Formats: sequence, structure tokens, C-alpha cells
Amino acid sequence: MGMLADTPASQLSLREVARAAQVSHTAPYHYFTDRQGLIRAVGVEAMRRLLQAQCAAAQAQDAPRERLLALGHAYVRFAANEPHAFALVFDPQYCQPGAPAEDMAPLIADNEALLARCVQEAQQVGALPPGDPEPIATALWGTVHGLAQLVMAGHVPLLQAEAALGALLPPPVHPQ
Amino acid sequence: MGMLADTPASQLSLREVARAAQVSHTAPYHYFTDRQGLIRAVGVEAMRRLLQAQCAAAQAQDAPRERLLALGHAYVRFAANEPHAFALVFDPQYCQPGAPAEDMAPLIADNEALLARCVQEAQQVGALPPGDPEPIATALWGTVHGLAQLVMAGHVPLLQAEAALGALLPPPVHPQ
DNA sequence: CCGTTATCTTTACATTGTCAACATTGAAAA
DNA sequence: TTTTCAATGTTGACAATGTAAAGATAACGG
Repeated sequence: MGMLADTPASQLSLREVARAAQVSHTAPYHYFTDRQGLIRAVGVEAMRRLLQAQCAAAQAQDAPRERLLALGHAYVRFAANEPHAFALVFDPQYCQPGAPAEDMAPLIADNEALLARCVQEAQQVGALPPGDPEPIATALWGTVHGLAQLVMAGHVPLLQAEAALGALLPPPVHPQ
Repeated sequence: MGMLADTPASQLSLREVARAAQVSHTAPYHYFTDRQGLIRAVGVEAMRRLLQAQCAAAQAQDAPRERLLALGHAYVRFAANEPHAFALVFDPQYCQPGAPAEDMAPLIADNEALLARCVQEAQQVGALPPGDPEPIATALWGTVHGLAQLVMAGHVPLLQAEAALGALLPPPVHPQ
């Protein structure tokens, strides 16, 4: 019984997934305590993929500024490609950060560490203004997160979002 | 019959609002075609309030950079204070921008115009880099939108988000 | 007076999440 | 080998929901 591979939307019904798995409508109750339990599990799985996409993108770039940009692109692209999964990861109704699922918390920590590391490297190279890296990291997270959300909702096309990403990070000219 | 004043969450049931209005559970069908119709109406109302909050904040500031910051603060604060309303405005399930409700479209246009105006004024004063204002506006929208979303979801406390907002907009020193 | 319109009700139905009460089955324990 | 027991499933029921159809009531303009 290996469902979870479908994950169409966030508002799937227990009975639908049971039907899709050719199984009676209460069978999922032996694997998840709740409808929320099922959806949370799908959300954790999605978060794992999101983090992995960012890691891959970051490792593929050497220069700190390009690494930071690649991180943002991966974030936005993941949201554009798997909007349901992305929305689930950040839906406080299912995955609230106050009390994250046991297996969700380390993923969140890893992701924040990855961003913090990239921000500091970019600062050391002068691609970001010096000073406390925390508000800068928060602002950048907000930017990519907001662009992802706007692309998902259809307010901004993906290309425009990617262009905006590059426009905000200080212009690509090395000073001198 | 003037309900709509309650608007607790986005997942309210038709029958609940009917009960709250002391009315049979199908009475709302004479005012809204659908459950979606009801929620969409609430969303339009919320968007109206969001736009008005931004206008008020912008008018209260003279300097372009401070006006832009005030705009962002108003945006984030609205999301923090009325998360359900904010989430509704940007929930593509109810208010999809591809085919916005008739009364939603002008509000969106007004909001984009307001941001574009503030961005251009900030550029003229040197508070933002020159060049095509569109990607800059998109990036700034993304930033405030993402911070709003992260505050709502509980990933970032409101104070931290406001600090990040200030940290991203180029440092408050006038060049020279 | 008659017809129309707005407003609301009652009744009904399919779907959903959840629970309780069994069945089956395979492996560990006796 | 027999017994026990947890894992995995089933059937049947319940309340709540969204939606539809039909009718009731009142106001009001011709």
C-alpha cells in the first residue's frame, strides 16, 4: 500500500484517496490518526523535496551571489511546478510552525541554516550589505516566498518573478 | 439582512452563517449563487479594506522612501491583524486573478497603480536604483507579500518582519 | 384584483469525516 | 503445534455539509 504518490490537491478527501487506493473508506485510519494526519504527512514529504531542490541548486553554483540567486530560483520554481505541495508546506492549518510535526522541524531548521550560510557568504563577498545577517535573510526569504505565492496565485507570471528576483539583489556589477 | 459583518474564517459553512443570521440554512442562496459566491464577496470586501489601509498609510508620509516603507508596513500589518481576510484576498481558490470578480478587478488595478507611483517617486529621489520600475515593484510586492504570509503562518514574528522590511530597502543614508 | 418579485422555509439527497464493531492474517510466544 | 496478538482491513452507522427543488409569505405596481 504505497499511496501518497498522487497528492493532487490539498483538499483531497480521505474517501477519495481510499478509493484511489482501491481500499475501503476507513482503511487510511490505520495509517493516519486523522485527515490532518494524512495531509501533514504529505506536507512533510513536500518540504523534503523543496529543501532538496534548494540544496541541489545551491551546490551547482560557485559564486556566492549566483548561489543566492539559484536558491531563490529553486524556491520559486518549486512553488510554480508543485503549487499544491508548496502551499501545503506553509499552510498553518496543517503544518503550524508553533508545534511542527516531529519530522518537519529538522527540515525547517536545515532550510534556515542553508539560507543563513548563503547570506553570510554573499556578505563576505560584498554582494550583500554588511551587518546583522538575520534581517537580511528574513527579507530575502520574504521576497522569494512572496514571489512564489504571487506566481502560484497567478498574479505574476513566472518569468516576471524571476526577473524581479535578479533586479532586487544588488545590481550584478562588481563594485570596481 | 446585513450579515457579512462577522466573517470569522475562510472556511465557514453556509449553514453556520445562516444560523448566525437566525435564518434557515438555504436563505443565503437568495443572495449568493454559491458558497464560493459568499466567500468571494467577503474577499472583495477584505481587498477594499487592504487597499484603503495602504492609501491611508501612504498619504501620511511625505518623503518617498518613508512612504514606500509605510506602504509595506500597512500591508504586513493588515495581514497580521486580519489574517483570514488577507488570506482570502489572495486565495486563488476563491479570487483567481485570471478572471477576477467584477468588483475585485478595479481594486487590484488601483493597488498596483499605487505601488507603481510610490516606486517611481522613490526612484526619482534616489531611494531606489534607477531603471525599469516594473521588476522593482514586483520584487517589493513579493517582499511584503512574503513577509505578510510568513507572519501569518507564524514563521516570523511581526517585529522581525518589520525590521527586515527596513533592512532591505537601501540603507536610510542619503548618498552624500 | 392579479401577477411578479424578493425573501425565506421545508424537505430531500449525495458526500464527507469519524467512530464502533467485527473480520482476516501472519508472526511471535507458549 | 497451538495460542495470542498486533497489523491491516471491512461493514455499517452518525452528524454535518453543500446543493437542489418546491412551495410559502409578503410587498407592490399594473
